[in-house]
Amino acid sequence: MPKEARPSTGEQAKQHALTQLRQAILQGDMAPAQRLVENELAEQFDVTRASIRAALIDLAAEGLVERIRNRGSRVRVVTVEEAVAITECRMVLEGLCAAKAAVAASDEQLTELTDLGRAMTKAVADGEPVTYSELNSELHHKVREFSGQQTAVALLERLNAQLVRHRFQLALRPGRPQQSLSQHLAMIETITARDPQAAEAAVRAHLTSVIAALRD
Amino acid sequence: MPKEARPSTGEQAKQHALTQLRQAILQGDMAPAQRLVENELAEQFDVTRASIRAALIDLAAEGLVERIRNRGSRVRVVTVEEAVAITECRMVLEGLCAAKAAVAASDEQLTELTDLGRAMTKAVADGEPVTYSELNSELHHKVREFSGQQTAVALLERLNAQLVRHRFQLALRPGRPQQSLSQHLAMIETITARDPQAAEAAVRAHLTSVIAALRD
DNA sequence: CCAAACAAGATTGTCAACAATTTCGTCCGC
DNA sequence: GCGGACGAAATTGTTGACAATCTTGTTTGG
Repeated sequence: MPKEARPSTGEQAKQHALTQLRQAILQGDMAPAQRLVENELAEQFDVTRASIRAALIDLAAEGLVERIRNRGSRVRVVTVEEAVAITECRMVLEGLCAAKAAVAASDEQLTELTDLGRAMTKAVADGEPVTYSELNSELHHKVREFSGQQTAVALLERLNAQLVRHRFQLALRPGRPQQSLSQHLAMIETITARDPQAAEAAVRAHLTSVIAALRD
Repeated sequence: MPKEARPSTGEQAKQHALTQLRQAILQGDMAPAQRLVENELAEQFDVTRASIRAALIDLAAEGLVERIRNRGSRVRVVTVEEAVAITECRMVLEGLCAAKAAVAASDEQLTELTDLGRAMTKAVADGEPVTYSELNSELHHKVREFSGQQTAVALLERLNAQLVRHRFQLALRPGRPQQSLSQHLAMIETITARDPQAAEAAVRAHLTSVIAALRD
């Protein structure tokens, strides 16, 4: 059994580096458009440069970083226009997932959704935007999970990863939670009612509102 | 100026290898589930193993090949279920593109579509399924292009790459062209009428029919 | 005769040094 | 004082060799 405390060297160092780096970017530890120097990252995460390199290539494929030949890597900045385009894709794909979930989810899973709806209502009433934002993510995640649509889920995860900054910014806007709560509850209602078309429409209405908010 | 006749060594050898390999897979030169040995491919394409390796990693990110640790790469086989799931995603994303295209396309571009529709009608009347299949791809491609939705287009290209085998199989089925022609013409009509909702509905109807056909 | 262990071959994963390219500071000529 | 060119430092890209791992064929004991 190899010592796991210091995964500096190769076995799954790449995976380690990739996970660390991805989370660092998603949490905003790296400033937008910041240069990512391979040597620095290698020393920082205590892995070899090759591992960092492989991780950066993977992240570039995910759209989280941008690589320019002989010029290095930067964290990719998503313009508002791109964020809108991405959210439009999210809209149709999550609509598909919701419609599927309305048909495929089990009764226990539908109960989870109604519980989540109550928790979200409470979070808004108590004026806790952070909690609400977390529950929001959980709701979207559960809908995707219940749909059983692996392909769409994979695509959505990639798309969402590129939006963390804009999303975060949006969640803290005053008055926004109240505005989106009713839309979220409508999503839950239509899915638990096992009405695919209504569920898709509800998701679309919600994300159309998100797009409008994104545009300021 | 370096000699371009023998791009064996590294500069853009990776790109060369990647393109070659991708086309080989898409054209079906590689049997499904065939093992892809890095050394063999390196010799076959006359590039270094590192280039082949990088190309395989990229193709894995595209979903065209499957990589298992210490066990090599294989061309990924898409089951019918997966093909259906992928086509469902295509359905909503192409629906989005069609709706966008109905609004964003220029008048010249709409003319291209009507011309394409006439050509498709003629191909069916003349009983040329191969020509029809090519025009079919061209139509879908143009709709995506005219939408201006870069994100959706990128996702769709990835999805379509995984379906070539099933698509090919489907196009040669007797009676299928006649069946899909009217749906394609409906797509063209609704887009040229600049009616986003009808265009999306037409695309969905078409791909719903494709899904049904996929299931045999 | 069969099963399990073993060994040889093949294949992929990793690493460290080297080469190519870009960037930035400096110097020279005008 | 200013523009362009040269050169050094920094950074990425590539190569070849080595190590780890898996597969396959053979042998040995029951």
